[in-house]
This record gives sequence, structure tokens and C-alpha cells, in this order.
Amino acid sequence: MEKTYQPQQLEDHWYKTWEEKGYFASQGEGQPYCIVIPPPNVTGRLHMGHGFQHAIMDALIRYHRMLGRATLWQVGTDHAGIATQMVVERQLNAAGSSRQEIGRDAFVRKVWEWREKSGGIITQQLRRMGSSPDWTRERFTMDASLSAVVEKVFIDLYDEGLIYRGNRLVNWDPQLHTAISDLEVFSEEEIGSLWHYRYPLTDNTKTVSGDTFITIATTRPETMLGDVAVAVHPNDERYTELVGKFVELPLCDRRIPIIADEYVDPEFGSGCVKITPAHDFNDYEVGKRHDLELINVLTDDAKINENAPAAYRGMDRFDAREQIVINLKKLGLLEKIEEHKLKVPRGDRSGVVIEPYLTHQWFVAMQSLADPAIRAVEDGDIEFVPKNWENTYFAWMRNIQDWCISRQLWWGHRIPAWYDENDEIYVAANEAEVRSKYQLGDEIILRQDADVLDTWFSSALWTFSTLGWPNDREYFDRYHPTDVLVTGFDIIFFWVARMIMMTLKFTGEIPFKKIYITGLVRDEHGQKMSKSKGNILDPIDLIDGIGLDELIAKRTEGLMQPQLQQKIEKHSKESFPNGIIGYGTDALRFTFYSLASTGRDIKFDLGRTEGFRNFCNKIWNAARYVLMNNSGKSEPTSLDNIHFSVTDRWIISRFEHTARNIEQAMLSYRFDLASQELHEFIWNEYCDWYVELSKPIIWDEEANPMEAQATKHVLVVVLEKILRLLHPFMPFITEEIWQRVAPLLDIEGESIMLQPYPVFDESNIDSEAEAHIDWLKGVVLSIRNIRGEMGISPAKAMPVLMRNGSDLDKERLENFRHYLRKLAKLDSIDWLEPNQEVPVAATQLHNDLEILVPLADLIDIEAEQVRLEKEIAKLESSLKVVSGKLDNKKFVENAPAEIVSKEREKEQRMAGALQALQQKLNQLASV
RNA sequence: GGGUGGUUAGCUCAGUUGGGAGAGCGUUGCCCUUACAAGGCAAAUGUCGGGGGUUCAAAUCCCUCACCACCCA
Repeated sequence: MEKTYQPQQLEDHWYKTWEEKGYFASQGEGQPYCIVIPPPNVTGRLHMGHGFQHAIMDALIRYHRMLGRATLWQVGTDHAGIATQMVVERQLNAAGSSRQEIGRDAFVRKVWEWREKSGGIITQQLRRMGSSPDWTRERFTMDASLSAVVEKVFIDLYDEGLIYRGNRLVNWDPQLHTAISDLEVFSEEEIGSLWHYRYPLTDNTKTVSGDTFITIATTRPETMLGDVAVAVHPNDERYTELVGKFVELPLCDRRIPIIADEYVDPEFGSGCVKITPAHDFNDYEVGKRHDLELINVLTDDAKINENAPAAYRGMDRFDAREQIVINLKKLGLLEKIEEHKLKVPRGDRSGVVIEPYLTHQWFVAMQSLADPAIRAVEDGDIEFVPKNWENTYFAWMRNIQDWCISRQLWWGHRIPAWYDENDEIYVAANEAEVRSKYQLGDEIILRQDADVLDTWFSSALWTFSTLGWPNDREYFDRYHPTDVLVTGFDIIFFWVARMIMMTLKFTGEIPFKKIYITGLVRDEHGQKMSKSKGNILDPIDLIDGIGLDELIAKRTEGLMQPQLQQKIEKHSKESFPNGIIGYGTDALRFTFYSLASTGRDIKFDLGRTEGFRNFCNKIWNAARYVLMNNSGKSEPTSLDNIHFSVTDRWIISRFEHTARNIEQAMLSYRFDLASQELHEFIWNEYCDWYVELSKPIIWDEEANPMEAQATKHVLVVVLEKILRLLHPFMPFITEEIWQRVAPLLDIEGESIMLQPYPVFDESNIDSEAEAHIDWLKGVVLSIRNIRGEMGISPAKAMPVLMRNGSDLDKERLENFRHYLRKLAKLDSIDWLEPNQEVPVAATQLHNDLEILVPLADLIDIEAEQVRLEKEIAKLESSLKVVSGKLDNKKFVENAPAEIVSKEREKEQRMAGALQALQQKLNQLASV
């Protein structure tokens, strides 16, 4: 074995082996356990969120697989309508062509070609994370079988009246010419203006203060062309008398009413709000309540259309805004312009400002689907982890809006709807079925709807469509409902809720029993990672490493705002002055676990990753030590239990505690606790103590060959169990080492990932051995403390005296003498009888036992005095607290008896110790 | 405005039912001790955001305020 751990050399090798041998596929007759992957976007690249979620899913999968469950991790990608279309469109544009030029069919063929060639980079990256899904069952939302499910669901919902076509406001991307979902809209605060201008009152109406106009304020003056009312709050006394009167809409030659609506915030601006139902979601609702007309004044390109006055027609929305402001000013109606911060909605793909826009779209009526989905969570059939995400779910579900499912794109599931010349709608799988279903003669000319479905529509069917429902039900019957969904809170609405609704509707089953919601992965300062902040970390770079220049190049490539370049360069240099060295997958995964306490975002701390890389190295070297001392086979059968030393029994017992704690942590999805438990046991107990304790025995093999043999064996046995315990979290290093260790124990099996997971075995718990070793550790610690505080070199052997201990102390001293000598580097240990003279010495107490290092030439008396005084002061203050409690009658009367007696014991112990230390101090003073 | 989460060591975070404040990283000192310097040994560091209350006892329960983050409107 290499002297240090080199992850790069073994990760690829083991991953290929696992995949080639088919270990990821579900096998065995155990109880099924299934997770479906949240399908990543086929154009996507791995980000920290994926890394985090995959670390968790893979730990769950490997854990349950080792527990003997028939484990299926269903994998696949989604077709990402807009994103994919844009990728291919850009390629066409670069080649001087366009999608319009080659036409729809050719374009869709191009997309498929792209997908074959370069789609699915992310699936390669997921492999780098060590993920163990069943790649042979990989699915794609555009696969024929999944598309057939999409089609069936659409047709069934339509036939049932749950899908309808409507003219509604949607988020419209004027550049991409399609409706987009809320998820694809990013609203960020930008600095804009708030324009205040006047609408003259008609019919000589005046306000309370005598004005002949009212003032409204808007951030989008151009929408005034579509104003149909002005609203005030019903309780706003300034305007009560104006309700029902009219204003003259400037520039438009239109009288519009003043209405009263609760929606208006009387505190904001003048308390009057212009109402433009065709261009604002809130106004749309107001318009519905008051039965107002919808006047759409924009075209698909967000230019002013023919419904507006001639002066503005054909103008871009922002040019029109300027012109309108100029014209209002000319009319003397502009009151003021204020700087104003507002949230501007932008398309996450195009970057342009999104318009609420009135178009004909397809919708799913959600209410009847939502009710059973709410009940499934209320009744506990589906549980959120952590539980409080239920509230978010309920809040959204109880106020659910119909879902706009059509997109004006070419890439995606084409809507199975046809129109005749009168725009009558017919829905079926294809034209022939339409004709037979609706009994249409050949003379009727049909044309198919040009739109495709929202990608989330197919994603909503993911758990059952990937498992073969409805025709190929073997996997579906076995693995559905799936066990747990691991995903981010940001898609609870867009995906999780919709999966629950659709799956209940079509299969009658819940899609999953648990929903583990992960926090967001943020950078080391708690900032969201984003392209524009330039603080993105690529998990692959943390695994392989990346130079500073390359990192900066990556972070600044294709920036929408090039002026950010310098800033990004600067803070990248600050954060990673030497770039990032590679830490390997196992260390990265372990970092995710350690930070994954439920219910909070994680600030990604590269220091932790480095620490866990070191942890890998620690394990690596412990294994080297074990293997060096077990050149041949370790023969368990030749050993009798009697040769197991106390230390052997101790480490075996401690292992069981660890196994039990891991089990509890996994049950409650506390990966942070699991990782801490593993780290603590492996480093602080196995490596720091057991391996050290093994040395005196192994080095003294000739004196007691059977005992040495037993210890060597236990070293291997416990290491092998550690590897299995650790495997779900650190798959690569555990496999590599296990391959070398397993033969020593005659373990059959080709891979650690198919071995049984260690489960808690109470019969291995040995409290007596644990008490002995606690004593040993305490005594060693005391001596080391003297050594450290007195500045005695660890290389210098020294004598120790003990006195005033119990018979048990005496017995333990005899049993552990050789350990003490080695671990504390002692040349002699002598027991002082009560009548023997006590030399001047540095003192530590272990309960009543006094541990003395004679001063001789070793110890600086003053230093020991200082040390003792410090110790005494500490004791005195804690004793004061304890005595104070016991002097308090109410405490003694009210506190549980066991607490009181515990405090009494504590008081006694402290008082005794204080006295002993005081004595020592006096002795030193008299020297 | 409504809701959720957070505020514990210099940093990143644990702290199960109220009963002696913890880990990792970092810091300091000593040590190249025959698995590991990506290491060993030892040490230092806290008004548990502020205030009030309940209780014999509060990081933990209740009230209130402040600040941070996110979601919804």
C-alpha cells in the first residue's frame, strides 16, 4: 500500500467494476426498498445541490442494500423543454441556420442527435459521486414508454374535464415566445422608478381636499394603455365619495370607473391603484371580482398592439414607456418620479423581463386533485423530514391555482389535441383515433395543436412512469410506492406536490412514504451560489482539484454582466489563493453528511473536506498497520475467547455502541450524527487507543504468543467491520481496503457493497471491559497532562508513584502496568503504601487515586505550584456551585433523589480532591 | 403584512425527555515515538443574541425585543 491515501487511483477503477458487474441492480428476495432520482435536466451540469442530494441518496441506498433489502435506485433525466431547445437552437444559429429555417420535424431530429452525442454529461458526473443507481434502467422523459404515459394521462384528464383550454394571464417570455412557469422566473431587486401622475376626474367631481384629479403611482407606466379602472381601499375616507365616479384615462380617450377593493394598500403611494387586468396578476383578480374588461395592449414580442392609441402602436414596451412619460409631462399630469427598488421578474433562460400576458393555454384544474393529496400528508401516509415543510406544502395546496401546462416550444411532448376549421377541440392519441373517437369523417380537416407540455407535466408522473406503469407492471408492483424522495425545498410545489396529486389520481397509490427535504448548499460566507456572484463550486473540482486560473476562467465564462469579472476574480483569489487541491469523492461526500443536519441550509466549508481527506488518510494508514501485522491469514477458529484481552473486549464492545448509534441516526435521517459517530469511533477510539494498546502486546509477542495472536485478529476483525459500517458513506476507500482485508478473514464475496451491514449485537457489549479501559485512559491522560504542563519531553522516560487508591485501582495497575509504561512512557510504576513517605512530586488525581511524578530533576517546583493553584481554583469554584445547590433546602426537597445524591457524591469527591491538592501545595511550599 | 428557520468557542456546526456547555477546523506549546507530519501529545477559548417569566434548577419551556436568511402576498 502507498504511504498516503491517493483517491484518484482507485475511484474510477472501483466504479467501473461495480457498474460492469451489475452490482447496482436490484437483487435478492429481500423487502423492496426504492428511491427514484429527481431527474436532472439533460442539459445540466452537476452542481453542489446534486452532489449533496446524491451523497444522501447513495448512503440510503447502499445502507439498505447492505441490510439485505431488494434495493432499486431508479435513475434518469428529464428533457428540459426550453433549456434543451435553446442549446440546439444556439448551435443552429452558430452555423448560420435557425430552427424556423429547417422546420419543426428536422429540428426535433437535431435535438435527438444532440442528446445522443452530448446529452447526459450529468449522468457521467453522477458516477463520479459514487452513486449506485441501476443504470440499466435509466429512463428519459421523452422515451416512448414514458411519452405514452404522458399522452394517456393528458387524454384521461381531458376526458374527465380536468384539462381545459383557457384564456388566462401567464408568465410570458417575449423573447422565447412561450409561457413559462413561476419556477423559470427569477425576481430580483433592481433599481427602477416610481412614476406619480394624475388621472383627471370627470363630471366636475372633486376630491375631499378639493382636487380635480387623483394621483396614481406605477412602476410600469406603459401598462396604463390597458387600464380599465382605478381602485381605492373601501375604508379609505379620502376616497369614499369617489367610488362609483369616473376618471378620464389620459392619452387614451377612455372613461374608467373608480372602484373599491380590499386589495389596495392605502398606505402605499396615494392610496389609488390603476387596474390593468390584462397585464398584472393582482389586477387580473381585481378585474374578475368587479367584472372588468381585459384590454391586452401587447403583442407576443411585447410591443404595443392595435388595442392602444395609434401613436404607440408597434413601439417596444420600453420605448412606449418613455414616450408615455413624455406625453404625460406635456399634459402637465406628471407629478414626480421617484427612485424605487422593485422586484423585476426575468426569465431564467432569456434574461428578459417577463410579462404577465393574456394567451390561450391549456390548464389542469387542480382542486379535485389537491384534496386527496392534502389528506395523504394530513393522515401521515406521506411524511416530510423535517416535518415543518408540511406547512409549506399545505399552504400552497390549500390555495392552489390551476396549472398552465402548455408551452410554445418544439421540443417536448406534443399536446394530443386537434382542431377542425371551427377550432372545435378533439383529444386523442393521434389523428386516426380522434376520427374514430369523435366519429369524424375524412372530409373534416384536422390540425394538431402546435404546443408541447410543460416538462414538469411528465416529471409529475415520474415515480410510476419509470417503473413501467401501466403495461409493464413488474417493477411497479414491486417497488411502488417508493420509500423516500430526496429533494430540495425549492421544488416542493413544482414537482413534489404535483407528483403526489398525479400519482394518487392515476395509480391510487402515494408516490413515496417519506420526503427528505435538503437545505440549500451555500458558499463559505452563507451566500447562495450563483453564476452572477461567481461563487459556484463544482463538485468535480473538489474531487479532482482545479488551478486558480482555470477556476476563475470557469467562473467568469459567459457572464451576462461582464463588469462583474474583476470582483469574481478578486474573491476567488481570496477564497482559493492556490486553487483547490483534489480531495477525492469520499472526503467530499463525508463533508456533505457532516453538514446535513436536517432543516437548515449548509454553508460549505472546505476546511471540513480537508479534514475528512485527512480522515481517509488516517483510515488508510490504520489499515496499513493492521495489514503489516497480519501477513498471513488471521485464524479465528484457532483462538479461544480466553485469550482476548480486556482491550480486545473493549474495542469490540465500543464498536457495538457505534453500530447502534449509526442505526438510530439513519432511522432519523441524521447523516451529520452518523458521520460524527463514525469519525469519533474510528479516529479517537480505534486508531488513538486500540491500535496504540495493541502495540505493547504485538511487540512482546514472544512473551505471550496467544494474546498477541488474539489482538492481531481483533485488529483485523474490527477493521473489517468498520469498513462495512463506513461503506455507505465512503464507498471507494472502504472497498479498496476491504479487498485486502477480507481474504485474511476468509470472507467470501466480490465486493463490500454486497456484504451485510453490521447490526447492533448486544452480546458484544462488555461494560466491565469498558470500565477498565476508562480507568486506563484516565490514568494515562493524567500522566500525560503532567508531562505536557511540566514540559517534560515525550521522549524522556520517567517514574510514577501511585497511592491512596482502592483495591480495584491496585488490581488495575497490575493488569495494565505494561500498557501504562508504553502509553505514558514510564520507566517505573510503584505503589506507595500508606505508611511510606511521600516524596515531593507533581500530582494528578483520578478519583481517590493519587498519581505522582517525583520531582527529582524533572519538575520545576514553581511550575507545579502554578499548575496546582490553577487546578485548586477551578475545583473551588465548581465546589461552590455544588455546595450552594445542596445548601438550598428547596433543591433537596424538590429535585429527584437521584439528582440530589449525585450532587452529594460530587461534593464529596470534589472536597476530597481539593483537600488532597491543597496538601500537595503545602508540601511544595515547605520544600 | 403573513409564515418558517436561525442567532452556542475565532470559523463551520452538534446539544434527544429541563439536572455538571461539546465536535471539527483554526490557535498555542512540545515532539520527525518502528500505521499516518494529511501525524502524535497536551493546552487555551463561551454574558449559549438582549430582556423578562415559569422552576429547587433553563442553551433547552413561555413571553417580548433585536438582527439574519428564506417562502408567501
